[in-house]
Amino acid sequence: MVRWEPGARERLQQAALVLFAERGFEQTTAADIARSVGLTERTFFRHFADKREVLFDGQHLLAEAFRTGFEAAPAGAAPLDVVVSALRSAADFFPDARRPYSRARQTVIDQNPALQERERHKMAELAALGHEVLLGRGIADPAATLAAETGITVFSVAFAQWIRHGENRSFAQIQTAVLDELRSLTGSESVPVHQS
Amino acid sequence: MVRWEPGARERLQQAALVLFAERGFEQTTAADIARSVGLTERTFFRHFADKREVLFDGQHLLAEAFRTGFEAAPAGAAPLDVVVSALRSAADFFPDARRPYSRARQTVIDQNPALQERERHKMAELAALGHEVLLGRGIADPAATLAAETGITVFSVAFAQWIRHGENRSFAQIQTAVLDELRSLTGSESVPVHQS
DNA sequence: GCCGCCATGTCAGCGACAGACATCACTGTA
DNA sequence: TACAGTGATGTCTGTCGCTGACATGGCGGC
Repeated sequence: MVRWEPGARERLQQAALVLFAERGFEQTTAADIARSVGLTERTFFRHFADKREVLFDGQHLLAEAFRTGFEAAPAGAAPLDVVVSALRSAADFFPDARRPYSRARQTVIDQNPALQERERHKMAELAALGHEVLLGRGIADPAATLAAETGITVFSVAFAQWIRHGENRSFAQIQTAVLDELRSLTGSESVPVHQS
Repeated sequence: MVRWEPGARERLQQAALVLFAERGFEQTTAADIARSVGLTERTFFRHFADKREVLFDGQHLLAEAFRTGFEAAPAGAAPLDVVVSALRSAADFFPDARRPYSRARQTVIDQNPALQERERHKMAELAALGHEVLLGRGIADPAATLAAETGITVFSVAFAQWIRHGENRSFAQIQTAVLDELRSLTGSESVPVHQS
């Protein structure tokens, strides 16, 4: 007879998603979540720095996927190509089987501003990672930040589309389409707005 | 003899910035801020939805500047040109005289993750505004989101540079330079990364 | 000159978190 | 086999963010 059931962290994460979906984020206390899996509030906060974080653990795995993709880009590649390489690697992180879970999780996030805030922050961390990598590859700073931020924009737009009901394309396919759209958006010559 | 000194909101904002700068955000309680200007904690929270918000009030003014700029763009303008028009309007919001204040405020924000989170969220709100406007102009959705998000990226990068010590160019000048950088980043033909 | 408004104060309470200390199955070691 | 150490957990206590309910009292309108 073990003293504690194993996988406390994972049980808390699952329970949190279920309870948030049922009653909403604010109507669910950390103590509720902990009790529902036979733990105490204190233990919850030992596993997660704050209540929101229970939905964002595992983000570091995505960051690793990005990093792998960055390293896969050949030395001397153009900024945007380095980013594209990272995006390609990130796409592997979202196989079709993951779609229902991602969708459920996103539904919860979309219903709460505090969770959206945290999500934006996590995306910003990924951008910071990209920024750092690009600087390390000798790309100067305005370009490095722009490329990194643009990369997460593409990622986010693609993710939102991937989640959408009725969408059948793979994450990678969607991301490629979004990227093409971006290129045509900034690449096309356009009539400048008159400046006074 | 008036019952209350006028401008409670503004006094709270000033005091908050000073105290955050002196002791740090977390080491300053809402009650501290309120007491320092002769008010109570309860009054603080009547003026600001949460403790962080005391630094982000006035953001709606920036949003108005953006909206004005959006409306200034001619009908039928390309997505990115609409965004550029908004950026031009936003630049007016940051005259050189504002630089010291913006710098002080940003220093505080940069030292606290919770404040960075809120700042990202505010930027996202501006992007959402742009998105909405572009949709209203008949621009379809992947492009609308990309253009709006790209716009706030340019804005953010320009702002960070404008704040930097030793930087003398105006906000508008920096923004233009960043925008040029962006165009050359996505516009240039580059060797695609091999995909397996 | 009375009346209602509105910004504020007061009070009580919940929930998010954190520090300090206790517990006790498990593990390695003598 | 005994025994000390480890680490995940529980318990207790406290601070702070934030909110609802109600009271107060200048001030402007009528």
